[in-house]
Amino acid sequence: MAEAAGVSRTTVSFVLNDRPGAAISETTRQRVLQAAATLGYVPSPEARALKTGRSDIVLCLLPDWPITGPLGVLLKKLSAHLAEAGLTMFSHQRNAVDDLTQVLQSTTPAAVVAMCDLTPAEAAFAQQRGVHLVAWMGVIPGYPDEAGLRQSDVGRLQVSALAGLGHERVAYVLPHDTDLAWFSDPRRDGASERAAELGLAFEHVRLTDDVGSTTGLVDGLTTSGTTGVCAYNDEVAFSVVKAAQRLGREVPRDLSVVGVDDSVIGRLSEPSITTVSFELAHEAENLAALLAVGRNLPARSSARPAEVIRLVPRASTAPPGRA
Amino acid sequence: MAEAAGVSRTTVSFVLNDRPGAAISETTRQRVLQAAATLGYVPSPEARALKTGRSDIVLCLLPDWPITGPLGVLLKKLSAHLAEAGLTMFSHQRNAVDDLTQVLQSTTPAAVVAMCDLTPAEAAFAQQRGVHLVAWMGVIPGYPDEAGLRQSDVGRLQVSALAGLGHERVAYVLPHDTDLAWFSDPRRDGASERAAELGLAFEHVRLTDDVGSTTGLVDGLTTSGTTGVCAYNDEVAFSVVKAAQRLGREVPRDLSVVGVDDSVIGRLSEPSITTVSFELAHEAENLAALLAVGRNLPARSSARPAEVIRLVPRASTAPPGRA
DNA sequence: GCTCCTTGGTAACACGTGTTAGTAATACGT
DNA sequence: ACGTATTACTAACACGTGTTACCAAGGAGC
Repeated sequence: MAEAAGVSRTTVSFVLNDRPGAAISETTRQRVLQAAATLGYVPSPEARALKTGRSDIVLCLLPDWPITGPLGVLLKKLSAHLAEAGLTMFSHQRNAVDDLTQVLQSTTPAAVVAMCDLTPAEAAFAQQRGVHLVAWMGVIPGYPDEAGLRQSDVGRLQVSALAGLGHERVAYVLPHDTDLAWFSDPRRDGASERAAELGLAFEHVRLTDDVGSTTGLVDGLTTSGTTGVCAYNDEVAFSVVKAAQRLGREVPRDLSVVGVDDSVIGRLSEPSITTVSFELAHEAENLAALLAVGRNLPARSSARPAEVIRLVPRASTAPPGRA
Repeated sequence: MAEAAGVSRTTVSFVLNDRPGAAISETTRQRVLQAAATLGYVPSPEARALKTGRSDIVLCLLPDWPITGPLGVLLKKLSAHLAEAGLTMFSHQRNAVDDLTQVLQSTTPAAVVAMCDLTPAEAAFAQQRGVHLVAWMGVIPGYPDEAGLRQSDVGRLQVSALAGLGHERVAYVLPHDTDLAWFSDPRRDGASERAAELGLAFEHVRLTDDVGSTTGLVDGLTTSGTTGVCAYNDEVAFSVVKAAQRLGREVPRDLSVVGVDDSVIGRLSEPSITTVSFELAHEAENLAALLAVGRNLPARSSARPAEVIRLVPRASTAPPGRA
């Protein structure tokens, strides 16, 4: 394109990249910019990536499940922050067919943020390709977890909330959908740990495909003396509440329920459902800064928020047996 | 890498790409594959893309909102299908900062499927770069809509369902979240059109941020004689049902409600909520075939399903006034 | 006038691949 | 024995960019 502007290709490169040490007269500079504008010229991303060794892409590796709730919002914000730094964010949902090794044969991103666990082979492959790896909610062998948030902490907070009200027998209710196992299992394990620390009785059950069977499951829990239930999310919490009500039990008098996500369904439920809310607004900034190292991005927000998860007390929890 | 296998680079390229017209002895072929395996060699995606003019990426351009429900499932399936064809699917949520023009400066994908509307400038830019554009649920100036699904059809189906039961005054209830406008407006407009065709009275209201105000909105609807409500989705439908019940109205006797998405909340609601379900399983195949033209993908599924949306009758709808 | 330094710019290499054209060796037909 | 066809392979170019090394012109210092 430069040739059409009466100047060498090198000069164009210098102008467009604002090369620090280069000496370009203002007139030439303007001529180049003018020509680029009229021709609609943009550099080839592949050639640039080939030469520099990495592209402008930040790959967001997600677990194999539909994105919704607070995490969806985080992705949106992260994408916007990265765009300001000149980086383009792509998402890629984890998939049975192609792992990170396969994906990296389609592009060489500037960075990969792992929101799901990576195998040592995947990590090694990315490292060999010179790809910047960031573990955020996902575990990468040999890398520190950059997330202020562990799924197990969610479970721990739920149990702590119930324990604070005096409950001594608690249970965790998992969703039917096994796609969610990657999220639900750590939450349950965190809850289990916390219950053990506090000396509470703990058990867990998983919902089945059949909606009607939830009633039986909840009946089993209450008859065994459980007074507090941690649900995987507000949707599961809602179905537990419904089942308890079908059984003639009253929430929270006979059974306290804690959900996760602070979603509309929990707010509209009767009684409204105590839940765990995510405060991910600052995390998006932090992550962006972490990914765009060496880019012109506003400095990483000074302090990490002490807690990225927060309990939202509502009507579905109370001391056991209307103490 | 080839040099380490005692063979020329060209031969490596021929072997790894299974070049049709090439003559390679079996021993050499094995030697190359062996060397590639031991060295862990994979071709540079950028160099390949630079040479061939396009990469293995299928970019999925999404509207600016969190993905959930049936569309999330579709994306997952599409990604798997494309992976089988050797293509890697990335998603990119529409963003205020970077439009398609910006994105295409980070990579040159094999194809872009537009699930949101594109400006003429964006379409022209993609065309100039030789990117295969497919309009699926999104409008691209000058391109045919490949989706068997229009959002307006959802609204039309909802109104038709209510009309079939004898309702003569219907209303559309939109969600508060304006991020969803891209989806909700076409649904409302389709409903409006259908109502006009059938000679029904039609109006629409939008929920506000304040959950409590929903009661007032629903009260207004019923006092004005509305007997049937089409909700943007099951969540909105649920909140309408709750509001009606708070007002002492009975569903479906005093008010029929139709949602969208066939989600858990609608199934668990009392009464359960009549909804519109999406059958997108075949669409994923069709889309994949459309995107992977010239690739070794199983042929496009023979027949298009007649209907990709389907009404699921449940307890929240009945003839008006318990006819 | 000669050398040295700064300003403004360019020629040429390298990135790693796909592809075309070409070469050496062997087989085949007569 | 000679021309032709086939097999097996390779040299060399091109893709579009970033970057290093180099060159020309003009002024400053002596």
